[in-house]
Amino acid sequence: MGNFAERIADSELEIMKVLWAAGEPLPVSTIRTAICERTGWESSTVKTLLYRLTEKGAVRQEKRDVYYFTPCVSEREYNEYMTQALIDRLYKSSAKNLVASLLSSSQLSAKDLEELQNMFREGSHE
Amino acid sequence: MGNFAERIADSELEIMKVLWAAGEPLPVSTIRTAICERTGWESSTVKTLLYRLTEKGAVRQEKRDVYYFTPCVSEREYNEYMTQALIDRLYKSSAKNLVASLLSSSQLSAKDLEELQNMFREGSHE
DNA sequence: ACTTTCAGACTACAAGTGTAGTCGCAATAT
DNA sequence: ATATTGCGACTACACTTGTAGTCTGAAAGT
Repeated sequence: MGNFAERIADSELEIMKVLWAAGEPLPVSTIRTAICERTGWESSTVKTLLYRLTEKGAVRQEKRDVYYFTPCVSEREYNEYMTQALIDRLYKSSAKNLVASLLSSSQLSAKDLEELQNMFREGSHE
Repeated sequence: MGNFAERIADSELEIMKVLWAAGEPLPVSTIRTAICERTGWESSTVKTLLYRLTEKGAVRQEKRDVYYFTPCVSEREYNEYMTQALIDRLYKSSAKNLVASLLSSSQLSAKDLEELQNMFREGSHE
């Protein structure tokens, strides 16, 4: 839950996503291959982003034959943090306001709501 | 729904909030007074932010004795836009995923959900 | 009339971001 | 052995953002 979460830039997030998806430490080469499909970035770009993320404490590196990188924040933590930040910024810190807005703009349907309610019930009495 | 919405910076947003709250065109002086309570910014800062917002097309100015500023995006449009952006970025474009995450992290309670459902029913068959 | 104040146009400047490039060295390919 | 490739450390550079400051001219106070 470091405050580094708030400072992960958009392009850096692409790197985090690769690391999160992998679930294990990765070397630059693998990250680059994975990311290049989507972004076409040069390896120097990937290296810069990894360097910055390391500086921010969002990933850590581990020396083997070559550096391997691991996230210091989980995807879940990060998502929750960013979501809360949005809720604070735009919805007066009320998650309920957010959801109300999703409903009224039809980004969320009544059916979604019901399914969520079921999910929640199942999840909570296990 | 211009793409300028995505580029409103945090400090610029403070200005937008004042304009949205006012609901009518405001001159710099008024904006400054309103904003200074919260932020303590110099009037030059306020002017810079207004200038940048104007350049981005997020507000428009109208010459009277002095310039009056009006938002070009409504708060609602902006909020929806930003929320969608977050959903795209972090929740695979699924609002339902977002809400599921709010539930599982207890930022949203079962009671909130029910209230929302009631609100929604009332709202939709009027 | 002279002073203070404010608007508007412009400038400032450090930190953060997006997106690379260079260089030296080691491993690897041929 | 020599050529290519990849890593790691460092540099580059324009754009955005946060937060002001300056200067000129008009309005307003006294």
